[in-house]
Amino acid sequence: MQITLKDIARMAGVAESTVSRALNDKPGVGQETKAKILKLAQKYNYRPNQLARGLAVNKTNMIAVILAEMDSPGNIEIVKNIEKAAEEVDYQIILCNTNNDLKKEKSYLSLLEANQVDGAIFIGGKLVSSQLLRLSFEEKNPMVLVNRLAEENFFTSVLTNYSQGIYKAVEHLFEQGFRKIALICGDKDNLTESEKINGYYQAYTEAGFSVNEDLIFSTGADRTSGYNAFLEIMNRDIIPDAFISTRELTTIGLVEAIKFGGYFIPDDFAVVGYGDNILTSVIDPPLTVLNEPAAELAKLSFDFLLKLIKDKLEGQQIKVLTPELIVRESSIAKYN
Amino acid sequence: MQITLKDIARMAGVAESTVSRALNDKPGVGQETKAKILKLAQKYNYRPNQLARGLAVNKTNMIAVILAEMDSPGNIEIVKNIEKAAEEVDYQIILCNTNNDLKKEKSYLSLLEANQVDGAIFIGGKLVSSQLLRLSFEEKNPMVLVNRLAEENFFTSVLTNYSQGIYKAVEHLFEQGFRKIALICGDKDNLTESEKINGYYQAYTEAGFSVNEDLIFSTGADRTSGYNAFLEIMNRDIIPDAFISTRELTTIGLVEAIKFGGYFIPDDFAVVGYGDNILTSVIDPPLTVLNEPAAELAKLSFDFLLKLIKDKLEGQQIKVLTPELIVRESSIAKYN
DNA sequence: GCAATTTACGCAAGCGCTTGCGAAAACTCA
DNA sequence: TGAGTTTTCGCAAGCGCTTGCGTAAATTGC
Repeated sequence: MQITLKDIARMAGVAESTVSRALNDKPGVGQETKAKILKLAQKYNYRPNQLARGLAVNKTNMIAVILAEMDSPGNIEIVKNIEKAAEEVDYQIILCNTNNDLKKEKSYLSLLEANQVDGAIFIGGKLVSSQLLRLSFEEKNPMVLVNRLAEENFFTSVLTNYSQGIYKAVEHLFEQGFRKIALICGDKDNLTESEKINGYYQAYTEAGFSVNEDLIFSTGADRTSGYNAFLEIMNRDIIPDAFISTRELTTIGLVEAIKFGGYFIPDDFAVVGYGDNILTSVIDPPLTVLNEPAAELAKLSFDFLLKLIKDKLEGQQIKVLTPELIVRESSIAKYN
Repeated sequence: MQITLKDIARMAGVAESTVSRALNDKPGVGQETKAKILKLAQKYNYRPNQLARGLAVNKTNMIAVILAEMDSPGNIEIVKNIEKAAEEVDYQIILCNTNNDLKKEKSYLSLLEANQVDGAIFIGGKLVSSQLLRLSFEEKNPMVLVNRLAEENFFTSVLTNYSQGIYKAVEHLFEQGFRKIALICGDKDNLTESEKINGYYQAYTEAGFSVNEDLIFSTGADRTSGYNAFLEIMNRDIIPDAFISTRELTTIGLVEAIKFGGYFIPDDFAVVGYGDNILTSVIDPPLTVLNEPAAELAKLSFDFLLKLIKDKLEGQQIKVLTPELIVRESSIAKYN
């Protein structure tokens, strides 16, 4: 049996309330009584039952981090940094993986409704906002969205400006002399993905070029999709001189396919990938990538959430961060 | 304000106990009453407060996963799989990163003592068991250790047989004709690491060779350590013809250093790395690696924990898994 | 149609903690 | 020294849920 507040109170010969106050550094308890209580608590290794405490004060010091996919190193990076931020203010994070499954997302959402967590951070995913709406607005549950676009976005969010990222990438490739840039992205109806396509169009348009739609390839987000994308694109009428892959795993698949096809990067094809992970920097040649500022995304989102929890956030906040273009060899034209 | 049991009870015109029983599918409540209650709960989107519930039944359906380091892809892989297993039986996992900090580990341990979680899984780390002893034994807190060796191990654990892994690797390299195999591992006083060294010795001995200690290099677990290890080893008297790197990140650093030095794998040096992540399979040449069965480690440890929680585990259980040797080009002798 | 079961439900205590309020004790200060 | 102030502490309710026990109602069997 665990030792409880009551036990300490009995042993100290005081009321439970006094013990509670002493332990929580609240005023209204004398020096000696406090000392005695603390000593006892120490001696018996007393740990307040957080459930009881949470129930009483309606606060758990836990937040849910709800991931759309755990396979993305970038997402993991964000989680790591949230954990770090949380730890500093003594918050625990509970990790949820929805696997892009709407049902699971909803079910995890009930952590919030069930008062098990003080707030939640959603990372990625494509649930339309209306699903979450009811809860957030009617029940005022603290939550913030990371890298998730919603049609009607009244959520506090911190986003990566994919559009601008792709824009940068295209611009860079233009500078290197590439003109036929294939874009490997996700499904067009996905807001995040259409953003990317926008950036692509914008870059082409502003440079005075026109877009060949055959160069835009929508596919899944996994490795195989990236691999197959290359094969398919090579079957089209127009052969690209460069690739932009907009997801982490597709980038890997793409590179594999190119190499397996006996082509060389950047000699045959320039490549701009996504995500600065162990792979992209070590692979041969080192990959130029767009990289989202995971640490910053994490920090900002956690800060927002904390403020929401403490009721200190005025109105909806949206912060948009620009991914960084890390230029390495894979996108440098040979004779430039 | 959240809607509560009491609210439902009032609206249904029954006692709280009845509502509770109805919602939890317990016997003792009539068909119609039950239906009425369920409908109301549905209508008002009632979610039982898990804190209150937990307090009442002394169970939270949450477990802590306490990671020594979040930078290891292998560890992340284990976490992912634990999450998966947990999700299936409706358990939540709360993620803790100790960063190999003993203080933090202790503090996270108090999640157990504070009844916030039903159990904990420790992944990696080098805390000597005596630190945890008191809690586990005196308080009978369910916990299982993954990949953590302890001097006096009375904990239920699931371990990777590093010794045998290294043995396999050396054996394989022998078969390929390599004889001067450098071993890059961690500090010798670390149990896990000395295991590896044992495997190395054993392989050499059984093959009838003697070990040159200059080929054993103890260093940190990060990328830079791997990088520098190569440089240092090249400065020693004996130049190896092969490398075994026993941690994920050092493997990457090692490969970088070799390539940066202008050497070729496996022509100049054969390499056996650790961890089958995106990198090792895509890099050029594809890396031969030792890989721990993350999914299995996860599944087993979670199952053990679940049984411990349900008081269904008889005695201490220890399961030892052997890492798989995935042979790729990096360790294949050119003219073999 | 009546005793004996069985079923359906309410009562109330309890999980371990917090907190507002009131009272007793300990201080002021003239 | 005594009225007023401050400090220290206990009482008890409450957080939202579960559960053992008791009883009234419905059901059974003969």
